Amino acid sequence: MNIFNDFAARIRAAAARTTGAAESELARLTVEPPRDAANGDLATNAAMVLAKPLGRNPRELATHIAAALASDPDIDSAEVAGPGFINLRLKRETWQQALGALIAEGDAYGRSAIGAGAKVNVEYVSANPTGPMHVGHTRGAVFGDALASLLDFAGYAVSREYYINDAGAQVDVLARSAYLRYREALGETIAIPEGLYPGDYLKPVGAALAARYGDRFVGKPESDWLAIVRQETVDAMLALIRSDLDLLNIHHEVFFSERSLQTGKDRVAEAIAWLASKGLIYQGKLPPPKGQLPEDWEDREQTLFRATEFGDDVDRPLKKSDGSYTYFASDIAYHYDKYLRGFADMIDVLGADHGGYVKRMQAAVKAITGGEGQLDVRLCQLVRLMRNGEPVKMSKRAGDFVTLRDVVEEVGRDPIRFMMLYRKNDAPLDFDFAKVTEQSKDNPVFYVQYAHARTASVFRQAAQEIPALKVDPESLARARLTKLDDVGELALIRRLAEYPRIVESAAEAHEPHRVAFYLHDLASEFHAHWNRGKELPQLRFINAGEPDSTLARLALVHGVKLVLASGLSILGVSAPEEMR
RNA sequence: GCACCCGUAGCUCAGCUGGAUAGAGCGCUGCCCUCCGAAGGCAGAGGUCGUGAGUUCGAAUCUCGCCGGGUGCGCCA
Repeated sequence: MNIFNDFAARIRAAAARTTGAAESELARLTVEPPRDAANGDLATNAAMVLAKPLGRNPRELATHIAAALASDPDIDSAEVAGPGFINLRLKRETWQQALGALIAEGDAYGRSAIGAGAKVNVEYVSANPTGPMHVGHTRGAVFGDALASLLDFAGYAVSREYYINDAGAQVDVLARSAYLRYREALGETIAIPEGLYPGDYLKPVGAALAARYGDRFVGKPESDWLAIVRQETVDAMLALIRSDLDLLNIHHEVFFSERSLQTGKDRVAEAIAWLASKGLIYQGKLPPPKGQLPEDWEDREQTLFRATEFGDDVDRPLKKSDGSYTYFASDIAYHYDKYLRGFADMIDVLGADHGGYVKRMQAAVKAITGGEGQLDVRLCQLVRLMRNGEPVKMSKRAGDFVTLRDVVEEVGRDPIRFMMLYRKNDAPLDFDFAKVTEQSKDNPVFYVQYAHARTASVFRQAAQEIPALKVDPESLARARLTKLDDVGELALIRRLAEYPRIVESAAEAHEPHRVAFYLHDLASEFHAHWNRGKELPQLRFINAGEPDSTLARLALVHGVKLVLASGLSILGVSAPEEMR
């Protein structure tokens, strides 16, 4: 049930009847809540959109469409305003029925079918498996997870994926670091040289290797142990990362190994061969970058992908000078694999420092899917950690970087998840340890959760004051909703009615933050109405002498509770029954 | 030098894919608890939407040029 879509259909029908406009033109009209509530409940630009193709005056068109709409039994009035807007005011009963429909739908309210079951692949986190999750990874992790949930709620068939970068030089470095810890576990005194991973988290890995392999690898050349140690260590790091992600309630369905693209069948070669068959691969020299030239620049011929044919700035190399594949080459094969698995829609969530990577990857996806696939890359800006207004200093060299686990343990899952989503992904974000745990309206996490706790509190109170009143969903669905005639109550219903379109627009735009902001607005509307009951006792939800109106108002509170819980669940934030 | 992202109230940010008189929180001023959770609410002050042009019925939103900030720029991932 989406009241905006519902009336959009009616407006299209009315416009088609009165103007004879074509289907394609009708599709462009929109139905929105007007910015100013004084302008009515719904506003449409139908007449203005249709005026041009029909060669008619928008206000004159609007008059005809409005006249046709006025006969709709659910519409109270249809007025022409401004340059040709049609402002609709719905009958009070129409809104009351909308609340009834919401309650009948229950948890499913707000779900959408716009996804139509289409498969979407969301790749996020994909941190190098060389250590525990850093706090810098959390934003992309939370964003990707919430986006996936949002798309799922909007009717897409979503796969959550983690791409394991286990093929580059950094995992060899990791393996050498773990090898030293292995010798340490066997009794040697070791020092971790510059350039290797010094973290203590490799000690248990070394101990496990020692327990499993004894001294078999001691004094042996690297070729004897590197592959084994590497695999064991990467597996251990991945287990570490998964447990870190679990702290945030993030679970991927697919962990895809970059190395697996090259072991056995060379999938990278296959992808490149496919591109070559389309004439998109050639041997050539790349012009050196303008400005400051890299120290070790050497002009050489290399294998290049014609990225420029798909909108990139330069063609991109697929092989390094030692003949191995570039990261980009592997990534093409990976995205090709996604496509072969049925994902034409792909989303990659990356850190903002990967901005330079976007065009080439989109070019690659266009090329490798023959134009059928599309890739959206969402870049998450940096998070600045603050403590009482002061930036938290982190130095990787000193090993005192803040881990994801540190932050979760200090402030908890909900504040992290909500705050990371209470901002557009491409805007920088300050994360203040003190503020996010504060229990006041300054803190949007608390503010929204508090609203939900308040709805629960109303039901607890009702059970005390009117023990005989049945408030199960079935009874609420039978409430006499015509009792809801206060402006504050109707404003709340209107706000609840917006939820489905917020979900749809947020899903289409790949912007979960819209849900977070909507929840804040809804909470605000609810808190405001709550307080009206303080000055005007007749507006309180519970009036022991009037069971009918009490039940109707509890139905409204139930609707607010449902939507708050639903939105919070998309964001992966809990909806507490009470705050302590 | 080139590419991408950003520029909205004193501060931190929204602005529903082009709609009507641009919003919220913080901060500031003044109010509301014998009463469902004041952990909340109400009211007020505060903006040439970086800037100049263009597109059209209509621009914070789209296009181009400047100004300012960030990120990146073959053989890292």
